[in-house]
Amino acid sequence: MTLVKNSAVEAMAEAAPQPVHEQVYHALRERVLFGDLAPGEAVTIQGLAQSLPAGMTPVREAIRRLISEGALQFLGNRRVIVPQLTLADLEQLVFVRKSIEPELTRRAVSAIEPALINRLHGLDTALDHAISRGDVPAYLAQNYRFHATLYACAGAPVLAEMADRLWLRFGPSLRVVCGRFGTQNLPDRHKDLLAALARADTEAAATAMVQDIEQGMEQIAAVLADSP
Amino acid sequence: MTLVKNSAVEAMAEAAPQPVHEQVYHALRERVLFGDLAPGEAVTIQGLAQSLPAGMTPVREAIRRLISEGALQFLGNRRVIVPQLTLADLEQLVFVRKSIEPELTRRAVSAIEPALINRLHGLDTALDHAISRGDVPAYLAQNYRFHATLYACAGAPVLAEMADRLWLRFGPSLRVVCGRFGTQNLPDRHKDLLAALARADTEAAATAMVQDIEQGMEQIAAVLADSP
DNA sequence: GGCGCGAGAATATGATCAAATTATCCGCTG
DNA sequence: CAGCGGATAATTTGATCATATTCTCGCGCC
Repeated sequence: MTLVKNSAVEAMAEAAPQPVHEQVYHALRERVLFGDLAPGEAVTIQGLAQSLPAGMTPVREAIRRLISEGALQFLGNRRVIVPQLTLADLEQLVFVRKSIEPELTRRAVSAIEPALINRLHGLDTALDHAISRGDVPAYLAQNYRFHATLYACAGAPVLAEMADRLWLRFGPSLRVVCGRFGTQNLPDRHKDLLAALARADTEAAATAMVQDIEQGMEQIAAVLADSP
Repeated sequence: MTLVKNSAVEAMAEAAPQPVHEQVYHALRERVLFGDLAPGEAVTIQGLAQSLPAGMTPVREAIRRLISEGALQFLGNRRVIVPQLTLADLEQLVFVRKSIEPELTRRAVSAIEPALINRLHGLDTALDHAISRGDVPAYLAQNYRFHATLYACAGAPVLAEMADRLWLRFGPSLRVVCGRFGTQNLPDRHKDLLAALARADTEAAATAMVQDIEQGMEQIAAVLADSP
């Protein structure tokens, strides 16, 4: 464990800037997004309340919230696990992704700024490095950041939030894909996308996004097809 | 020696099969959907904990869940209100509704059964009665039930759940529309929709749904345009 | 193999602490 | 002397925790 207990510090005037349940939520969220938790893995309140420096109530809230976002699954008998996608789930996720994310891309093109393109370039090269190193967690994190950064600039918070939720759903499965196939032949349509963004070509950008989505989702479908 | 509880058990014969936080969640959810709570109205934990028979923790959980679904809004300074839609929010909601709900309609057509059509007919006549009575809450409830029933038969739980969330967002505003204009000239494309369903005409059903969405959303846009 | 028993985990309560809004008061200024 | 502004007190509400209760599951026993 790399977590350091600093409760003594917290007791001092150094007050928590964010409420505990928010911190727990973000910590858990990242674990789900970047594959620290495997599909099917159980999540217990008391376990987290002891591993993290937090009581049961904040942990409870964070878990509830993630359940309602589809990042965790409530089994009805008081048990909570990381959900295992079915092919039917995945097909619906693909449909919604292809509805929302190209639209976010289009809107981002309209509001594009040079500084944003630079940031995206930086994220993409970091992503390439992660791929060549075979660093799966870094790949997942950079890939997510690339998309999230782009969507945040679309000026459409409702759509961006929905896209975020979709990523929470297939995050754990993406991790499984990488564990199976490695990072070498993962899709990276970001080059096409960046080129289209640079010349403000709305439809080319949307098309590149569709292809990025299709490639990523097909990898997951392939894994799901033979290990249900 | 654990056989103590006897008469008390009988008194609780219809004991809660569902946990309290679930009951609170559903109660609040309906209040939001059907306009018992107005946009901008404040929601307090302790207030609900006393008005409902529940403690603070279950109420807290339910509120957190509704916040994450967009049915309530967290103001950052620990205060929770029923959100007031902006025109920008509404535009994005319309986009997603028009992406998802026609698709749900198409899928429902494929899996349609006579029994379902009968149920939908029943809901629609109940809706007509509510309109002619000017019974706004009943109109809202029946309208929601009509759509929810249709979507539940599409065999696409992920999509149906997303549609449900969208309804939670514009529910309070729909109530305002009815309060302003009454129920008389509200859209009811359900007749076209039912006819298309009866003859399994997929595209006609989807088109009718798009028109139903557009009409309803335009009413909200009209109200939002002059009273923000 | 079915049935009760016990361990462990989730649910729910009330108390306690902290934060924020509201109300009040005092001094200052016109 | 009256009205106003800012600071402080009081109330309301949220956040967290420790604890009690209830439920589920696994294990041994009949």
